[in-house]
Amino acid sequence: MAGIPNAGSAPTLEMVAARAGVSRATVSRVVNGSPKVSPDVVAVVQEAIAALNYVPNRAARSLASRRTQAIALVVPESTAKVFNDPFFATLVQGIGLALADTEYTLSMLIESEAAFDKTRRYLLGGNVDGALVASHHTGDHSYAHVSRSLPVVFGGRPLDPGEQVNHTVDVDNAHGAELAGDHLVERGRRRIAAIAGPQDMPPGVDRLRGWQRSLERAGLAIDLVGYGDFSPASGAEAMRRLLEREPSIDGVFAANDQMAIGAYTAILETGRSIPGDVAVVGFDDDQYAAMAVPPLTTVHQPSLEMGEVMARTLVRLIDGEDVPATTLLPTRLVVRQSS
Amino acid sequence: MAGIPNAGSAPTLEMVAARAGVSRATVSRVVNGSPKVSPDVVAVVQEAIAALNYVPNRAARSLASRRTQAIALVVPESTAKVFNDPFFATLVQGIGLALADTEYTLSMLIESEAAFDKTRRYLLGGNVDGALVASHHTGDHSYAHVSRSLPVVFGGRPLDPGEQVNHTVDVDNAHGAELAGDHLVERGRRRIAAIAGPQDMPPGVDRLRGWQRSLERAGLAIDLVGYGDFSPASGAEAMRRLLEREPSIDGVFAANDQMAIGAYTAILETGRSIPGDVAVVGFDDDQYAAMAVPPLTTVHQPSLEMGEVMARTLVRLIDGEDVPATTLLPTRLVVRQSS
DNA sequence: TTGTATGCGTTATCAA
DNA sequence: TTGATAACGCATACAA
Repeated sequence: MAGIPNAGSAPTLEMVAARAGVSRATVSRVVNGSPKVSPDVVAVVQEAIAALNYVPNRAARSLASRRTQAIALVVPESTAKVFNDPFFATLVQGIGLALADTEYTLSMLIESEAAFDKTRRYLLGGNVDGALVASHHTGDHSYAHVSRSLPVVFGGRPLDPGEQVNHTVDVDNAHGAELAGDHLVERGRRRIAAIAGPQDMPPGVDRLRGWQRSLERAGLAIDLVGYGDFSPASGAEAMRRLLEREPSIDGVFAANDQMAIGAYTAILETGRSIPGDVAVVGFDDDQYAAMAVPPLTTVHQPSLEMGEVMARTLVRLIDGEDVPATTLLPTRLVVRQSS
Repeated sequence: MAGIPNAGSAPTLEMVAARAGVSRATVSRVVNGSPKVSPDVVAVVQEAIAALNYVPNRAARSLASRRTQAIALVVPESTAKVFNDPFFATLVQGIGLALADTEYTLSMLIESEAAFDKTRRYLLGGNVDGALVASHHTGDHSYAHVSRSLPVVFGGRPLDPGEQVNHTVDVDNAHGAELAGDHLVERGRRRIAAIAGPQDMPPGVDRLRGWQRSLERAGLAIDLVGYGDFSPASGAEAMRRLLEREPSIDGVFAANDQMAIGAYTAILETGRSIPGDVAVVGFDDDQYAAMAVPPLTTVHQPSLEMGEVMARTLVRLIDGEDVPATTLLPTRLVVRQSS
């Protein structure tokens, strides 16, 4: 079976073994850091490895060991918005950070409409030991299905609270929005509007609900609600309509910073000042919030930490540890000059 | 060797073969769309595949066929800046778009300082059929080395023009900056400053050079140069220093939009108006450029197209086709209200 | 502590 | 057109 070592292509375990004068098994043990190999043999083998510039073949290793040392990050949303969202960028960063401590590598699956089956096949084809699903919204019950045969951690809760998805990591959206509402109330604002996100996305729903709770507690009306899709342009448009409908608006909570920046445009267009005439509070604390003119008061979302927690949770899941089904990360208000 | 089909875990070729009453070889042919299989056999096999919900194991397939159907995207920069850069986000989008038409999947390697060897091992360990290296700057001669044993396409030229890297796709940075300079000159500006990017990054160098060429051609001084790191904060800081040094500045070219937005802050702080007192031109045409107040005149960089071209180039390279060593993508000026 | 032998799930090379 | 059977490169139970 052994045959002649293939001299042409990439070095194999076999070639290292031949050069070191030991068996393939021993080389394998050294490569995998087995404790039961005598020091001198380890030295000889490592020298051979270095000399040949040997790198283990992952496919072979994965086939034999039944693990891949890779995890997938699935982004089931139409790419454009997702990638232009600083939140997502930071999330990926956190994931990368957490994974840097491990031997896992990240495989990114960009989910376009047509490629759903491609992704599913990839996940089920033994390419990864587990998957991270970011931005979990309406359509993807399909991935809940995948989670039955593969460890999966979802970022964000499922849209339907009744739907028990095994493992999720989420940010406390509702509470953050309440903080925003409370802050505007404390600042003496009375006609407080909201620019909500899509109501088919959990953060869209939760942030609107938090705002409502806060205003109701203060005895204020919750009739001033506009909707956007989390983009700056949609925020501007929603704000324009709100101001037309109710010129006396003196405060507004936008469900994310990008829409808040859009609202800035609409408010300034009408000659109103920020925060003099209208106080603005956003959500996310993305990098543009602090740079806006005036700097935006917003709810800080721990997106970096969320990425880290998601990755660590998945790794523990893969290792067979017991992890909580749901992790909720705290949010906090960052007061700047727009309120 | 055959043994009893493993009923517990994922379905294998073997199990499909048993159910369809054919050999493994035939099932393999059907899965791979071989033309030399009789239609009725194809039908039976496909039914068995569907019934068992069979998905080929990628590791085994890769081991046997010596290809992985995966390509890596290497991001060799400290993650924070890269991920907050809209340019990068769009680049990834373009790559995803181009790959959606193919059977390739994307593996993302986030390069932290310490993990360099991990990345190298991954690339050389037979995990991918080729690699895309984004944001190619100083340190990574290492990847030029990798490109000798694996098809690699670099985004952006190497820092040292003399260093012949096999395949690169780049944007015409110098020409874009010239367009920006020419535009400011045409608008009658005479004291035109530049906020340059890091001079250890090719775009930083090329964009500054383009601005210089334009001003020299117009007979203007090129003494007003500040430097930033492509972040909004650094743009603001550079602008503050420039205005202190030379209060008569009436135009500024920033090497990217984020620094231009930072410059807005610094300019407005001093009570100056845009473009009345100071005209501003950026570079990139990212999504915030159009939303800025006033909307930012900028040089459009085809980042989406760049991603697509990089991906397509790599695929062709993997297929053994002949592709040009360098592809240069055109830039164009987008005039808005800041100039 | 080390080596032998077998299997991981496919593809590919032969024959039939 | 189909079927045996040998790789593919490594891990691991079992023997020594």
